[in-house]
Formats: sequence, C-alpha cells, structure tokens
Amino acid sequence: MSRQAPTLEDVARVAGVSRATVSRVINGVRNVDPGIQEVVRRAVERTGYAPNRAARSLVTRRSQTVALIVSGAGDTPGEERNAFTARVFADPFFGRVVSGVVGYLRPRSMHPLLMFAESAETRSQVLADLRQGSADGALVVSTHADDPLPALLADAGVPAVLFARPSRPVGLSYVDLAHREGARLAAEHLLDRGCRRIVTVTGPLGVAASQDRLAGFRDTMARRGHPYVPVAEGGFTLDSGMAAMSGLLADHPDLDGVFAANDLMAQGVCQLLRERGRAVPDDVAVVGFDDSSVAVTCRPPLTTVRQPVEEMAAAMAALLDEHVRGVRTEPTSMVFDPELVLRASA
Amino acid sequence: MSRQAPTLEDVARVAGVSRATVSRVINGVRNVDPGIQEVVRRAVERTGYAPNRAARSLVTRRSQTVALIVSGAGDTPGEERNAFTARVFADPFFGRVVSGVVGYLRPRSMHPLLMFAESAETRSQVLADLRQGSADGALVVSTHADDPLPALLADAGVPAVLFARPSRPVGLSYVDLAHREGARLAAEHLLDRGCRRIVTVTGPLGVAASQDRLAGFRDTMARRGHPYVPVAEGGFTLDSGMAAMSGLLADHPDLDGVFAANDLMAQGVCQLLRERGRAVPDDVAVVGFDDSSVAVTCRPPLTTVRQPVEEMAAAMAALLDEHVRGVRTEPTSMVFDPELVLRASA
DNA sequence: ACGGCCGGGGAGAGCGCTCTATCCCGCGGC
DNA sequence: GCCGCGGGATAGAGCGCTCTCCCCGGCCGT
Repeated sequence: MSRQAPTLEDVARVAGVSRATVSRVINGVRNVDPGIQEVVRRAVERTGYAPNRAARSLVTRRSQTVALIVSGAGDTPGEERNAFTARVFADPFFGRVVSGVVGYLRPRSMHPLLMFAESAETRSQVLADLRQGSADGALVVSTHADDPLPALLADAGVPAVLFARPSRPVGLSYVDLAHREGARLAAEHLLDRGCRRIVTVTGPLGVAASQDRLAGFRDTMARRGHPYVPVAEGGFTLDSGMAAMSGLLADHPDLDGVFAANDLMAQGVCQLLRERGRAVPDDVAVVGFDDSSVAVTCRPPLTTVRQPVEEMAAAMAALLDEHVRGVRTEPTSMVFDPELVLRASA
Repeated sequence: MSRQAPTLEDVARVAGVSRATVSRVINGVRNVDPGIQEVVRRAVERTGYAPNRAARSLVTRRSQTVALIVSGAGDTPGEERNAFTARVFADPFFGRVVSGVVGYLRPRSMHPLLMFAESAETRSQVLADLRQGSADGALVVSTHADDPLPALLADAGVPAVLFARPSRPVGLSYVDLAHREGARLAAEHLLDRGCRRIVTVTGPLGVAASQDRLAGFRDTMARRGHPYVPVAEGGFTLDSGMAAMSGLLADHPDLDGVFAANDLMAQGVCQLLRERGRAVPDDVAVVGFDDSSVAVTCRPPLTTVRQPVEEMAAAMAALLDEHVRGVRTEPTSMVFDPELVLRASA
C-alpha cells in the first residue's frame, strides 16, 4: 500500500525462476521440484509478496466473495434504510446467520459482502453489482414472502441460495426448517404439561414460515382434540407480541398456554402477562420459537423450539459454493429438524 | 454469468466507436459529443453491458469495497467465533454501525466486506486479505481497549479509521463520542430530579469509553457535592447489569438513582430492581447510555444518553473515503456530542 | 492566409495474474 | 546411436479495463 507492492515478476526475479513457476508454487498446482519450491517460498517471504486479488479475479473469473443479501419486499412504503437495517439487526436471528456464514467462508479465506435490498431501486443496484462480478454468488435472507429478488437473481443467472423456501417456485437452492414439526413439538409440550386453553401468536402471515408454524400447531392441536385454537397475528417484534397477547387475553381471560412463533414475541407475551398480573409459567405457560439469545435473557428464560440457524447458514454457504464451483448444477433443498429446549417459561 | 458477458469492446463495436470512447461515456470523464453519448448509451442498453469489476480494479487499484472489521483483543482465551459473533450482534449497537456505514457507502455503490478478528490467527488473516487489495481500507470497531489490530493496520500502511479513540496513540483517524459530557448529562438529570443516593454501573474498565463515562460521572457528582459514588463494574451485557446491581443494592439498600453505562445493562438493572420489589422510576430512577433499541422496548422505557451511532459510523466511512482517495493524508478525529433522551425510567 | 490552439476521438500500452503451448533435457528401448 | 517420451520449467498470450499519448479538423489571432 505504501510503496509499490511486489508482483509475481519481482518474486520470480529474486528466486531466479519464471513467473509461471512462482504462480504454480503459490497455487500448489502440478509438480514442482521441491528444492525450487523452497527457494520460491523463501523469495515470497523476503519480498513480502501478496497476490493481487483483482488480477487473479480477472483471469479466474472468481472474486472469492459472496454477497449476503438481506432483502425486504419493497412493499413497506416509506420505510427508510435506517429503519430497515435497525429492524433486521434488532432480531438476534440475523447475527446467527452471519455467524454461520462466516464460519463456512473464513476457512476458505472468503468474506461476505453485506448488501441490503429493501426497495426496487436498491434491488436493481444489488443486481447490477452482482452482474459486475462483485461477488461470485448470493446468499439471500428475505424478510417477506413475496420478495421479488430471488426470481430476479435466477433470471440473471446469478448463483444464489435462499434461506427458507420461496413462496413461488424459482430455480434456486434453499435451506429451511421443518416448521410444522417445530410447532408440533411446542403444541405437544403445552398439552403434556396440562394446558387446556391454549392460544397462539403467529408471525406475519405473509411469511411462509409463519403459515407453516401455524398450520403445524393447529394440526397437532386438532389431532389431540382441540379443534379451534384462538389466533392473533404478530410481526415478529416484541411490541407486536405484546399487542397480540393483549387482544387474546381480552377475548380469552382463562387461557393457560401460549405458543409464540418467535422468541422476541414470546418475550413480549411474557411482559404483557406480567403486567396483567399473570405468573409465567404458573398461571400461563409460554413457548417461543428460535432459541435466540433473548430466550436466555428473558425473564423467565424461555422454553422454546430451537432452530439451528448457524448450521443452516453454513449449509447455505456450502451449497452456494458448490453451485459456484459448478460441482452442483441442479437446485436442491436442505430441511433441518427443530428441537425443543426446556427452560422455565413452560 | 450464463453465457459470455459483453465487454467494452462489444459495446464499442455496436456503437461504432472506439473502446476508449465507451469508457469515457460510462465514467463520465472528459467531453464527449452528446450525440455519440446517446449512441453509446443505447449500445450499452442493447448489449446489457456491465463493467467488469476485477478488470477495473486491476488498473485503478481500487476495489470500491471497504472492510468492516469487528475486532476483539484476542485475550479472551477459548472464545470461539460463534460466541464472539453472537456477543457482537447481541448488542444493537453493531447493527447501528452497519446501518450508518451502509448509508454512506451505498450511494457511492460501495459495499462493506464483513470481517471478524478475534484471535491472533484471524487477525493476520484479515491483514493478509487487506494487503491483497480485497478492500481499499478498513473500518475498525474494537471491543477491547488493547486491541492490537489498529497498530498492525497502521504499520501495514492500510488506510483505516477507528470507532473510538485507541488506548495507545496510533497514526489513524477515529470518530468518538464526548463520553464525559454524556455522563455529565446523566448525573445532572438524576441530581435535578432529586436523587440523593446515586450509584453507577460501569462498562468493562478495560474499555476507554467506560473509563471516560465513569470519570465524567464522578466529576459532575463531585462538583455537585457528592464526593464518593458507589461503583460496580459490568460487562455491557444484560446479565452483568443485573449482577452489578444486585451487589450495589446489597451494600446500599437506600439507593434512589442509578446510572448504567449502556442500555443493555440498564435493562438488567431495571429487571433486578423489579425482582427486588423496587419500582422504576418511583423508588429508583435509572438512566442508561446509547439510546439503542432496547431503550424503547425496555419496561419502563429508558431515559438514556443518546449516542448518534449511525452518524458516527457514516462519518467514519466518509473519513476513510477521504484517506483512500488521498484527499486527506494526516490522521484526524471527530468527536460527537451526546444528548439526553427523556423517557419513563428517570 | 497561415500557424497555433483546442475540443473530440482513436490507438495501444499496460495493470498482475493464470494457463496453454512449447521447449529442454535426461533416459529407456530397439 | 537414434528416436520417442515425459517430467519440469519457460515464454507469451490474453483476461477487460483505464489512461496517456497522438491525431484530426475547425476556429481564432495576426
């Protein structure tokens, strides 16, 4: 950075070999005489050589970078970037995604390029950047079901992998959770512990995951003799959880069990119940979903359905890598199993 | 991505001009005949041309990318990446940094490359990546005072800007907050509202910001006739806030005001006080620091010292940009003013 | 009327790397 | 003793872009 950085040519001169040989040693390709290898390695050391990424990218057509895109529907009119990013990061979920992705990328000396696509304008920006080769592919986390980005990426031929199954089929791989199964675990736990007047706070029903959790919950409840479950829709935020709970409590003052579709809302549910003088779990049992950090910090700590987000994110990165390398050409899917984590709230 | 992407040459052929002219039109450099500009623009449209980033980087020696590095001290033995990233993202603070940085970068069609440097090994990895030109410069957010990364970056000649003044001087620009001033606002508010037995929960004292907040708080208290303020050290987490408060309450059962060095700890303080049967703010007034999202979701909502993190982060990016472009060569500093935000807790 | 100047366009030399084609040299087979 | 062979190294052609130099032609001043 300071003075002129050494190039392959410089190293070759110092080592007394050709540029090509140095390149081969560095990339560990083909047979090179061990003696020469050593000489080259020493020359690299002495010159402080670091390969130029741009030059390498130019010829290999790989940037060793993947875009990590957080994508909204673009139908939240007037929501600004600040509000959007604030909302995204307020949920501990996204941090776990980053953690998992980085876990896969780093050993391969790759890095995630952070992008936000919450409006039509930023969406085409992102698309343009990708077509320029800023990244070899994209990992997409949508916050809305009808996110147009996946289809756009597929059309543009950009390798991409999604977190969660898209609402409309699109030729891209995705990882997902067996949401119905998770909801079943929650329902059975509440029933098994003796709850009889059980309600649920769902996520935004525009999101497929919310629908699946609701469906799974209803199925299990019905199978166990509870044909009608009171439902209130939330927005995956703490406030929305409180609001939903407030409504449910008004209509069903005798409720004794709640399934909230994520931990943040479960926390809201707990707060509201306490404000209304109900003890958790003694008066009302509460089960959350995700097993995020708030599940631990919440009072009481939440019994919740664990979603292995880090593993899922790592799998997403691995899948993308396969697509980029051309090892895998057809889209596929990986569905992970949830797990019930018992704590104090139910 | 699918078939061969069009190059400048292709566009030039379609437009019937030379490669150089197309380049000039695209980069808006020098005067080009308006008629020809139009022809070129149409050719770009028709061919669906997108400039190749690697090729451009190779010659301009700019990647249009900046590294956003979250850096630990490396002296948290055995802490794994997952734990580290989880801790980082658990604090809403980091999300605000990202938001501010993206706010500056995006209009310039740049993106942040996310990196973590929590150990010696990952630190040298990051350094190597930077020397390869993966990014034009680095934005560093340290979680520890004695983070060695800034010095390493300075030595390597990598343009970098820090969030917060480093503990030892190093030739890098930084943005920071007038922490003492913020603490003064908190102290005065508690005193003005009539609190007389005031205590404080500090951040980890290895962090300069924590020290400054404590010093500022003590100064103001002393100036107003309170020579000794009970202090407990926390770790900027909710749990540590609860633990610290528990200790303070045992030693000073008659306390009536608390200044917590960040909102997460203030939330912990509120939770503990409630568990111990103290009403906030009637029995005990609580003031936080940051004005992060938890300040709003906390019950009661927190009166807190606002830190304009987004603005600071944007300024950090702007400063780095100046350094990279060579507009600014000498390191500088920008110190922002805090502001008291009144809510229910005090 | 002529030379200089200037706006607008083109030719071509790289940027630092990878990779194919090629070459060199020692060795075994006939 | 000659040919073929193959491991091990080199030469050199790009990858797609930017940018410096140069050229051309019209307009001004004298």
